[in-house]
Order: sequence, then structure tokens, then C-alpha cells
Amino acid sequence: MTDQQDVYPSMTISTEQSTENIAPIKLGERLKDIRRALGLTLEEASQKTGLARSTLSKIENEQISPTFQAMQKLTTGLDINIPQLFATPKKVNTTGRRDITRNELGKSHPTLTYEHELLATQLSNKKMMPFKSLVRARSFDDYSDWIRHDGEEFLLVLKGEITFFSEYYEPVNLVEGDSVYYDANMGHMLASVSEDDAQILWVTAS
Amino acid sequence: MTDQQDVYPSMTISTEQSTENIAPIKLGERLKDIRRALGLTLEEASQKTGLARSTLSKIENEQISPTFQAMQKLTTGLDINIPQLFATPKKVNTTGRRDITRNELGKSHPTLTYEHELLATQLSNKKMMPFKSLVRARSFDDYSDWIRHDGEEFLLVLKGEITFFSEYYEPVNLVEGDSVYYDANMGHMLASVSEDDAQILWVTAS
DNA sequence: AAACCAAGTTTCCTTTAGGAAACTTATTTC
DNA sequence: GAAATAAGTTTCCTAAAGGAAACTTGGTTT
Repeated sequence: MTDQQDVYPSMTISTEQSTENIAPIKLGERLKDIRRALGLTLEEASQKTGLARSTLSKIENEQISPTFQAMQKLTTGLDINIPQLFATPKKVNTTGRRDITRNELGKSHPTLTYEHELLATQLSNKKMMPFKSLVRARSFDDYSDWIRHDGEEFLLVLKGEITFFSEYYEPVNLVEGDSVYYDANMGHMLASVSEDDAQILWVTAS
Repeated sequence: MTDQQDVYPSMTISTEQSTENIAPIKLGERLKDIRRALGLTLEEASQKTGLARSTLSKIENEQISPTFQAMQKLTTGLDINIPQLFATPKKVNTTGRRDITRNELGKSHPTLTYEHELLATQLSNKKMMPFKSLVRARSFDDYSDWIRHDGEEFLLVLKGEITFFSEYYEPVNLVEGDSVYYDANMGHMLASVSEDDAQILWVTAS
């Protein structure tokens, strides 16, 4: 294939209707970040979007320019809104913003161990990302390795009892009302101690 | 060429089962409207965007699904921003946005007295500051000025019911499980709706 | 009405996107 | 440490997008 650098020379998108070039959008990179943030493999993303694994790979590496159709599958499948996708990170006015998420009405991202409910999804370019999550009972068996990512995390137990495992510390049990604040680069994971599912609130910031 | 009506029935993309139309974006129609609104012919639009006249025609009539590349040329050439293009519902604006996910009503008996419990005090230089607070029920006479400070704030109601007042919005009632994310530079304050104290969790980040 | 012209459409062909499967690269397991 | 597994990339092919030019449509002039 030809040199793709030449094919996508600038990729410039302006969010406001300005004439100046602000920040070139690296669509592939952005998408890869989002997919990773959701903890999805290419295969899982493929199933969610209906796009082939190979296609996703090529889009992420900017070897192809996805069609509008493909982008729709992407955004609906991964539950991301397009403005968010295209929003330039810099120069975004964040004053006077507000987003209310009613109980149980966030964006849900179920996994084997958790059921994440993403809150405040209407706002992009946030400093924090709040979640409400269900930790399934006896979930410890399913997990093999530490979770590790950039930023810091705050966690509060809303219901039930969990065990908080972390790389450099002994496991601790947390009950309703207990909270923990930690560096997310340190390996960490959760398990529901009791037979019931536990509910937690957590907030990340990078 | 084959019947394109069958190829793009309504631009409805659903990942799993495709029974219902969720948010069909009629991209072509939208684009045609925009071009017309700008008073441009296909030829003129072609010159501005660098896309062939024929290609534009096909896009507008939804005979083809433009690539991301083509859409970039379109948006930059015609000076339209993509969020605007894709915004199916009302305006998704950067500033002064609001999204109430669910509606609930209660009667105002607002007050302003808190009892803050600072969490995670062992750590300094945190990106976030989490609190757990009581919102006491008091009289509306205690109304004072807006609270205003740098950064962003996330708030979740743990118990009870509060009214969240903010400078640019109507007050909203939040019940247990509801949450709100907002820019703290926007004036804001809380009040407990019922006679009982309410309990909230909130996290700030600058 | 014919002749003209301008805007938009379709045809035909080349280039590129998208998918299946083969291949590579870690990473784990026995 | 070879085999197995899993995530990601590349190859190869087909289906679809993009462009040049021919064609159609609608409006205007004479």
C-alpha cells in the first residue's frame, strides 16, 4: 500500500466554525483509545460493531478511511457519540456545563465481572469520569490479572461488601460507606465478598 | 447500478438485531439542505470541497456512503462542523449544556447547611477531592450567594432528596442514586427537600 | 416550439474500503 | 521450552466509493 502519510495529510477538523486549523484529528488513535478505555479487544469490538476485526485494525492504524456507514456502526456499537469523537481536546469551553444522570440511567457496559454504568455521558472533555458499577458475586474467580491504567481513582462502596486487592498492599474488605483513593497505575482489582452483588461508585481522573 | 434503495434503506445501523429505527441520520438530506442554505450549486460545492460534482450528488441522494476522508473535505470545504452535522436531536453544544435524564418532582424546602466529611485525607496532591456530606434541612430564608470555584464537580445522592440549584438552569430534584456533573465556576448550591437530612457524595477536580 | 444553458444525475471506469483467512507477535500453559 | 492461546496485523479478494464525462432535466430566450 502507498504511503498513508500522504493520503491523510492534515485531517483537520474544526469544531467551532473557525477558519483556522486547530488540531488535526487522529481518528484511528482516538478510536483505539476509546476501545482500550472500554476494555475491549478488537474481537469484542468487532462483535459489538459488526465490523471485521481486520477492518477495525486498519482504521485504528489509519490505513483506511472508514465510510460513514462504518463510522455509524462504530459509534452505535461502542456507545460513543460522534461529537465526542470529533471534539478537539484543546480549546473547549467548559464553563457552565452540567449533566445530571438519574439513577440506573447511565450508559451500561456489562462485563463478566462488572456491570459498569457510565455517568455524565453527555459531557465530553471532563476532568473526571464517574461510574456506578455492580460487582458480581463470587467474581474473584473470573479475574486473572491486575487492572492498571493511568490516573487516579476514588471508590466508594454503595452497597454490599467487597475486597479491594492492590499490588503493594494487603487486601482490604470494604463495606457500605467505606472508600478508597489510589493511583490506578498500581495494579488493582475487586471482588464481591458476599454471595450478593455489590454496588460501588468510582471516579477516575487523569 | 443496482437498486440503491435496498442498500441504504434508511441509514439505520444497529449492531445486533435490526428491528427498530433508533436514530436514522439522513446524512445526504442534511448535506443538501446545508449546501442549499449556503446558496451553492453542486459545481461550486465541488470546487470548495475538492469532491467531484457527481460524488456530491450521489452522497446527497444517499447512493453512496462517504468515507471519513470525503466527509472531512465536505466539512472543511463548506465550513460546517461535524457535531452540528451529526446532531440528530437538539443542539449538542459545548457551553451551557444540560441533560436531565429523568424527571422527578418534590417540593422545595431548601437550605444551605452542610456537614462535610473530607475523604482520603492521607493523600496530598490528588487530582480529585472526594467528600461525603450531610445536607441539613433548613429554611429557605438562609439563602445565600452561589458557590463558585474553579474545577469540575461530580455529585451523587446517597440518601434522601435534594434540590440542586445552578446559575444557568432550573433547579432539579435529585433522589438517591441520581448524580450530577457540572462546572463549578457556574454558581451552584444545594438544599434538602424533605425535613430529613440528605447525604451526598461529591468529588471535585481542578 | 427549437435552441440554449445551467443544475443535477447516471454511466463507466479506477481506486479504495471492508471482510475472511492466513500470518505474526506476545503471553500463558503444560 | 515447545505447544497452545489470544490479540493484533497483513494479504488477498470483492464490493463499494470517487472522478471524468456523457446524459437528462428544467428553466430561459428568441
